[in-house]
Amino acid sequence: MTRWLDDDEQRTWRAFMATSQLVNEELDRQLQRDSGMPHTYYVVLMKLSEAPDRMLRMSELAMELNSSQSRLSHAVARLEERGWVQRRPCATDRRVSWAFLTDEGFAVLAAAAPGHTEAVRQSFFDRLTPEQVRQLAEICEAVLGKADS
Amino acid sequence: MTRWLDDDEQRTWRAFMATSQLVNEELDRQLQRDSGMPHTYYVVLMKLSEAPDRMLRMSELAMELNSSQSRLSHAVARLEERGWVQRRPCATDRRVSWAFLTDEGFAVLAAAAPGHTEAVRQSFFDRLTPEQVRQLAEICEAVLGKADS
DNA sequence: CCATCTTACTTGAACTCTCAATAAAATGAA
DNA sequence: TTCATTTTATTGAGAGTTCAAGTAAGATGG
Repeated sequence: MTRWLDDDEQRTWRAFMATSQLVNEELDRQLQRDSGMPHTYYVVLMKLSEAPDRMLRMSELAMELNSSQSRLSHAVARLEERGWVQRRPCATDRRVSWAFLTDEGFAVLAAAAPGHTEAVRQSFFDRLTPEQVRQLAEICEAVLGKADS
Repeated sequence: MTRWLDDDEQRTWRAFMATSQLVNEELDRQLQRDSGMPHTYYVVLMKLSEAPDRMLRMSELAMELNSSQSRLSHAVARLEERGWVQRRPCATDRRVSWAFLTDEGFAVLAAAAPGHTEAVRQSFFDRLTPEQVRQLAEICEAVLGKADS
């Protein structure tokens, strides 16, 4: 006894999927073109830059990024090859790796940020009213299960 | 002179990115697990099932899916291997390929649809009020550039 | 103290997507 | 006609993601 989507839901669902795809693709293209990295890597660098001492355990980082450990592991391996991130062993628990944002990684992030932010504005915020921005936060947080509103 | 995101925008942006990722991953996992296909393939079958005679030119299909021709070409190649879609030459323009949804493909789609719909409800609509559903449609359509509201 | 369970992370293979290159047919201009 | 351009679609290589399996080290408990 499937409860199919009604017309409003259909409309919303298709629009949401299309938007999600469009925005992700635009950002990926912009970052790849202008900074030579996919959006996922940008977010990794971003999270690390905000962390104390610019470092985080792999598992914490994965958690904060809503990423699988596997994906993160592969990603950090490639970021390490580029010298943007460094893995450092943990003194107290030898299973743990710390991911550390290098100066070079920080510089790359700093160089990428303005263009990325501009892209986010152009493809997203410039098309919304402040009221819609507020509504969207509540909507997304509801979907994410933040017991908020 | 970068216009950085303010706090409201930050909050919305992170929530939107997280939601987009979460929902996509949940749907991909559900479809992969229960029907052995990624979400992208499901959408291909869906579009074809809605088309007259269950067939569409590759380029039309790509357009409607907001997909690159390359991506679609690869996808249809694999759907064809499974016997779910068939490519048929066009009589009047020999550059054109029609993608045709086979009976088997239709059956697979029909079998996948209830579980998929249930997943969409659980991970999305069940967490939103009707008012939010309406708001979200407007927001997404604004981002997509549908000169609507 | 040692066997077992759990945690943290990595690895490899299979798969999908992107981008650039290619091919082939239609279009259009000289 | 003929040759350049545009349209339609495919292909292959490189890159990223996923899933399942594997490694190593800390925690548990008899």
